[in-house]
Amino acid sequence: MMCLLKIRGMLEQMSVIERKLADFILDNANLLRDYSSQQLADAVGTSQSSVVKFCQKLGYKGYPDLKLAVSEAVITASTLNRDSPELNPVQSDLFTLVEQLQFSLHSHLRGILDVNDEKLLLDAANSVNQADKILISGFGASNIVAQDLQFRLLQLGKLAILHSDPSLVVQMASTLNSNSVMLLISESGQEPDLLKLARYATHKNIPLISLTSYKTNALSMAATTALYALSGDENERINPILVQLAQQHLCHILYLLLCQRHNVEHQLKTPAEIDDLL
Amino acid sequence: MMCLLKIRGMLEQMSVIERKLADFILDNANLLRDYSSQQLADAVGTSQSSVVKFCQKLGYKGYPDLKLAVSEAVITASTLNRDSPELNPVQSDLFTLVEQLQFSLHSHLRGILDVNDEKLLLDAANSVNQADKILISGFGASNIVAQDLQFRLLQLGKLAILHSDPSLVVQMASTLNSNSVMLLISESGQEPDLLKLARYATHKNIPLISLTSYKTNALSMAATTALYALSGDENERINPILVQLAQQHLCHILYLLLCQRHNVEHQLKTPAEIDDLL
DNA sequence: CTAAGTATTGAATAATTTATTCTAAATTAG
DNA sequence: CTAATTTAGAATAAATTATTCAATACTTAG
Repeated sequence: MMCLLKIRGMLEQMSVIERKLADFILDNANLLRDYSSQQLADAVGTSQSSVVKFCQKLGYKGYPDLKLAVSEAVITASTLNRDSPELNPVQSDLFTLVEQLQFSLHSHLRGILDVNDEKLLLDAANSVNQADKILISGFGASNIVAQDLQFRLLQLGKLAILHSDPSLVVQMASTLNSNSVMLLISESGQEPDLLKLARYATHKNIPLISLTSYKTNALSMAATTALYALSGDENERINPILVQLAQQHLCHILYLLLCQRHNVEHQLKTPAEIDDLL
Repeated sequence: MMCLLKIRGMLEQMSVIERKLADFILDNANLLRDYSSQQLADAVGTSQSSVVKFCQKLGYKGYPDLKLAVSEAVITASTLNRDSPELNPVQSDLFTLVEQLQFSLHSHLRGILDVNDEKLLLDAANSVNQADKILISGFGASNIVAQDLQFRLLQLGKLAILHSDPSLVVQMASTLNSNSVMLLISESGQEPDLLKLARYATHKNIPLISLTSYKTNALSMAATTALYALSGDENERINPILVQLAQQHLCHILYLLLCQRHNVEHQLKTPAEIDDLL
């Protein structure tokens, strides 16, 4: 990492040729990757052996050693710069797009433990773990999340039920009791059908976990355990994606918590494992 | 940059010797700096030429090229780790869990543009953009991804069709023609039902986009445009989640690309906007 | 100012490292 | 079981890197 600084520091006590080499390397550190000692010599107008001797004088074993050190310096510098993704005009549109998406995602997910108290998450995991069955519901993008969660719970041997038809979900809900859990997912927390379910849960004393965006809303108010998925990206395209992914992320955390405490015999029923049994 | 992930992702399709090499490199990435191809061969118990061929197979020019890439990965990782909050022993298990999940996710998604050529992504976006209808299919976890994509395409006014029943999907496929697009999602790329669809697509000259894990497989071979979602986290719980999220991420990128080029009148039919119209 | 000593340079060459070729073995497909 | 393809390694070619050495320049002491 100190490589370039080291070279710069020794500039003064160098001979003419050495200095030319040093200048070239400092100016083209990022290109050195693709230069052989001979090519570097040619570029600077000197001999290959002088290049090697230059390297050794700087304390490196030889040319490849210097080259590696320079590359590392370049990488370190660019990695450090990259954390706040500034728009590189050379880079393509696509690159920028992906960069922006990933950056937003990263910063959104980071906050998830700030918004959801550790205790709440553990409570939620406990409820689900002890439940005889879990009714999951969500519409629109939240339905995707719901299915994701169902898929994972089923793999753990937990009976997770779900339907995209609101009236059937109500029918399903009637099979629940206070040993079950209802888990309702909604961005707004205002979905009428989900609120109906929530009222039913309250009435029947069924534990209710809500997963909504971060604001007080009818659904989270009714919940035994209220989880929140952050939203708020300024880009109107990206925001819905982020909300959904934040919801999924919470579900995945829940799933991983369940993995930790679930008895071994049911673990990891991957399709492949199930196939083996059949 | 994603060199190590790339290697890990290809572990499964490697021969014994290749695998030994890969394992050694993954275990000793930080030591590779000081190994020549011959030394590496000795350490692993193979021939120098096999080392070189291994490098070339992975897409590198030769051994020095791989070595440099690995060094870069090591540097990048250690630089990133220095930034990301290191594991505080006081912090709870939950915190560690979330941290690990987020870190893996972050590093996985970063590599997506390394594995998928820009041109391929644009090709895929173009095909979908011009298609009169898009048949999407995927089973298991990939079905979640498929539904996610369907949801977003429908919001753009693109007719995306999908069904979880394989035999119905085949019926649906019969409504496609060469102006349509088929988009098949599978981790393994071996799902028999999807391969059947792929053959049908080839036969009927329907453009086929595949989305599989990074390795050559029957499905990607048959595809007009093959996209890849990296896999390879060492944790058996986390890996399936990462694979799925990588697939979703690719779909989201595709969606955002489509947003850019789609005509305005159809844009962003959110449930709320649709409600307003009714 | 000169001559001896020292440092610098590059051509030639040695040594090492990397890449390719080709054959034999192994695996796979038919 | 045979043919075809793939894989591995020995031999070798090619390339890159390091050293030697002779020539030149530069320094300094006389």
